[in-house]
Amino acid sequence: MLRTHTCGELRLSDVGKRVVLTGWVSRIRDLGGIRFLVLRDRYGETQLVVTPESSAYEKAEELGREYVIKASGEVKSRPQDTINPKIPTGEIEVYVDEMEILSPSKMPPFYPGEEAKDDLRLKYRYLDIRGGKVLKNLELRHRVTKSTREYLDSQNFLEVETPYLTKSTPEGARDFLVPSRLKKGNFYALPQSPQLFKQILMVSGVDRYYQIARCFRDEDLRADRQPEFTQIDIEMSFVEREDILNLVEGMIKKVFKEVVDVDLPEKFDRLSYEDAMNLYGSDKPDRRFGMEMKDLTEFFKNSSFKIARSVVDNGGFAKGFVIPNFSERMSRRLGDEFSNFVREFGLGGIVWFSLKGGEITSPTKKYLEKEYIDISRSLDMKEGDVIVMAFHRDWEELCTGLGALRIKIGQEYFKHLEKGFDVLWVVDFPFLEWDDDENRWVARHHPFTMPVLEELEKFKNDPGKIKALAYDIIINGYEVGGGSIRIHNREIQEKVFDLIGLTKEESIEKFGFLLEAFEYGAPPHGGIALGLDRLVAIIAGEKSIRDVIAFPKTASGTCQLTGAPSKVSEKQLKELGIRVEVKE
RNA sequence: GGGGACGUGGUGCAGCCUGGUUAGCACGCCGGUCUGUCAAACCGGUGGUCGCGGGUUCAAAUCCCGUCGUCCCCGCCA
Repeated sequence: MLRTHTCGELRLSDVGKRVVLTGWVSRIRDLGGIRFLVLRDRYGETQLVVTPESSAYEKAEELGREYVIKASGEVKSRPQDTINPKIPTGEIEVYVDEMEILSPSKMPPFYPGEEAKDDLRLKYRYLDIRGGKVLKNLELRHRVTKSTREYLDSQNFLEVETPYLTKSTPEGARDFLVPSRLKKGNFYALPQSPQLFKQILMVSGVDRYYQIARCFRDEDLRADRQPEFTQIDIEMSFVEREDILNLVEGMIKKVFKEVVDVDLPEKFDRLSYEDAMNLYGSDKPDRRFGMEMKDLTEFFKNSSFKIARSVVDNGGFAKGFVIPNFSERMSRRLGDEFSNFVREFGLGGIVWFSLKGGEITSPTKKYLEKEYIDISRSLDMKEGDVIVMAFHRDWEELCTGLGALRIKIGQEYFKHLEKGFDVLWVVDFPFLEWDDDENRWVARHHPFTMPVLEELEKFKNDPGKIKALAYDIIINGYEVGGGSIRIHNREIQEKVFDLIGLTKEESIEKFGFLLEAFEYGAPPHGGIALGLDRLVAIIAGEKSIRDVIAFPKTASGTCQLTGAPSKVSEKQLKELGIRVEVKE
């Protein structure tokens, strides 16, 4: 090693030692006679002192910030009044008598830790990582995966790798395709998840499998979605739903305890999908904001307010939630903003009233005063409370729109509630959902999920009512993981393929290998996949998973560092038998 | 596919709504003073075809259209 110590470890007890430090020059404070340098590496910062008597004095003059240097010298305690309490090495400094420039640096577009726009930060990612929060997040991420591996190992899990070059499947997200040179005109797909392989591993008798697996989905990006992302992928044999939930609770509790010393509840709360939607308007509720939604349909059954009345009379619903102590902030203008916001979700708008000086205040008071009085009493509203309400024919859309508004209000006006960790399970998901575009039922989780078998028969003419043995783990409003008990029986699997409109031929062409495997002794099994990027982002308190990934893509899927995706040569295309037509 | 925000010296921002001097501020960078600084301080200086293209106008950073890039959201994401 070129160094004897890192920049984060020297303390008073090291005083008198001769040390060699390496790192980046992060600050230069030249006081004329005496020069102070701050040397930085992954472990911390140490102040170097170069005096005119030092043989390194001339050398220190050449230095610029971000130069990589090696400095030798003696550790000395700092004079009492110059101790820097802000850094762990603040009680000592190293008097340098020998210095070597290992690598100079041009003036960077921005200094590590300095603010810069996202595209610049990504183009010079190494500067952004160096000494910045991303480096801290990568350390955190390492501790999460380490803790996860230790836990799963202790539970007899086997880490098994599965292929990245695999087969394109019809269900789910759009695949990334990789052309085959040996079989021209054919394509591999990068896996959306190792789903089928891990089930095959169960048939193989692996019994307990996990993998920190990269997954690929060619869909549009978001703050919490990248085209490639990492899952903690888990599958176990001979289990029921409860076994998986227990396992994951143990794992998540261990990770939080070890990584951030947070004690999560012994058992995580559970909410049915229906309750989650009704109370929070989301299948991934953030309960920290409170403001649970209430069904208000009955108050509008005989309403003289035509819009509400007609919605309710035609089988629609009214829902709303109370914003506590909000009447001072509420205004007609804000109400309009809320209305516009819920219109993005397909709702017509909102109505609202506040309780101010014991009176109901609302732009719609003249139409709905009676209803408002009844509602305020029934919900036991307090002085200063505001309630927002919406009417809509479709229950799910109504819940979703209001739920989105609830989150928006929470994030904008109740920021102080956004702390700590709200962990829960959402269970009892619908098995299928109707896809208007494709005009067929599609699997809500995935088509290998075990439906509640009695319901499969009972509701075969109303498949939307069938429930699945599926579960999601939600932390702070993010879907951190989801899983299910799987089908392990060819007949049921075929029945499900049939339900989602897959012909026998298609199902054999696409999933024949799975169906066949089920005929050779498939154990009952189930599992889960946890989004590692999201989990780490939540623990790190980051809004975007980009900040916990070393080299993330931009919202348009490009890598600013390398310039990917990019054109390839004619030769490469020819070898693959591919001709590119670019639309002008 | 749709909506919104942003793009101005190396960096972060102001100016734009209401067109009109030399485009302003902070940080950085360069030079100087300075032997206890720690975001060093102080003095002096450097640096911008206002993302790109077109249009309106006597005149465009400013108004209009298009385009590119980044971010957020809807759709999409089993």
